[in-house]
Amino acid sequence: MNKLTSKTERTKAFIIESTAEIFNKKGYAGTSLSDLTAATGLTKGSIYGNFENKEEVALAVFDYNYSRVSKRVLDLMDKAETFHDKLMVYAKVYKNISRAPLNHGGCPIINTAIEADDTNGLLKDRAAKALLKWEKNLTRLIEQGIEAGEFKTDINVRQSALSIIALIEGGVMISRTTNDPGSMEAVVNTVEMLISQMKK
Amino acid sequence: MNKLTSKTERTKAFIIESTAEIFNKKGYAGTSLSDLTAATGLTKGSIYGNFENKEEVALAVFDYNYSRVSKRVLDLMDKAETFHDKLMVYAKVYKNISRAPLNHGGCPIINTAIEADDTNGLLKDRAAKALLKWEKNLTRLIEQGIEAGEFKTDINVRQSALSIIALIEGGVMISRTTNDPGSMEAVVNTVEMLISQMKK
DNA sequence: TTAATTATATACCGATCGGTATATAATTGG
DNA sequence: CCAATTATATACCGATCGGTATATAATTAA
Repeated sequence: MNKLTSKTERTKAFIIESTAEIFNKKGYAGTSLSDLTAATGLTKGSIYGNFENKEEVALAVFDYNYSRVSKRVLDLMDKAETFHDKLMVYAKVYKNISRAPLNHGGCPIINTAIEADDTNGLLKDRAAKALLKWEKNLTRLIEQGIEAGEFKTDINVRQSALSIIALIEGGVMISRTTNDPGSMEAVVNTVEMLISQMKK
Repeated sequence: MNKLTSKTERTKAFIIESTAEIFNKKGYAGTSLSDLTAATGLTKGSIYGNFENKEEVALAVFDYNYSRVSKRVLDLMDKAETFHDKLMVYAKVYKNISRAPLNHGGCPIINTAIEADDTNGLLKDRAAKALLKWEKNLTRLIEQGIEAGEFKTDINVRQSALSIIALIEGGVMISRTTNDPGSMEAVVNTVEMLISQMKK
């Protein structure tokens, strides 16, 4: 085979991309097979030829949605010079996620976490892994900042990392629910403050 | 009529109390009419004799779930002496919400907010009103603390209030998703720190 | 206690749910 | 270009969805 991607791979990707926003907005239970056929123009037969069932589509869609925000973070982080600026990249990316009308249903991590925590173990696991990876990244950045002499040595690293995540996700939830971008900005100011307090 | 409550009122309350946990765990879309009949032992005819439709049950259930956590906050707040302690009541109550296995699906505000923000205007409004009321209460407590001379005068009140809410709700989400009560405790420590920083 | 009212159960509605067998159409490696 | 393979559409499955008409049972005010 000469092509870089097979038909299956391309169709799978097409289904995932076409339904990514629907799943993120309506959730797993709220998204029906007919939503998927309507969004893709494909039939059920075609979708079930490429995925085992609805759950498998939802899992692939979560991976896709998560990889998108993850990529945006990593791209911006590369350009940041100081560890302070690198830490603030998360806030910048998620500030945009909550700003209407360019968002696509909000943050896939919190959306999936809240729906799945009592209903779907596989989706819950995906959200949990994303949160733990995020925490690990923050932890690493803070520790590197300490080693580089940019931050104080007596920082509670885990507490700082988790609080940054909680502030950002909580801020997204508040600003989206109350339709107020200003509340996200207020919360991000506290993230900025927490990071500033880490500096020597 | 001599009784304090009519049959309708009692049955409505029974339906609400019997299904409160189901709606909070499975969400609006994920909860079916047969879930409601199974939980109550009543038939569809009976449920539809007391409520217009599923949405009306869900709205009443949200009000019930919200009033329960709200009541717990207000009860504990009465006993708190300082404004610092009053502010910390929120953290205490929500810390318990996320601690397995005694929870009933987590915080109804974030659960409803995340599911409804792109799918159901009425439920979204309920969640938004709850968040705004919470913000208002925090704002009032901080301002009273300033007036009483307990807190500094240069506090960004709105930012502090929103950050406390974001930390708590974000912390609930993280700890429930990762099955780690410790992460909630870490985040609550930051809430405590924010409140301590307000003190003179 | 009775008559009017109200609540509940039964049985049913069309629509949609997630999923599948099969026939046809398109892609693929040789 | 052809034969084997793979993907897609059509048509269908039983189950369940949210909701309702109606008959019966329980509650209510007098």
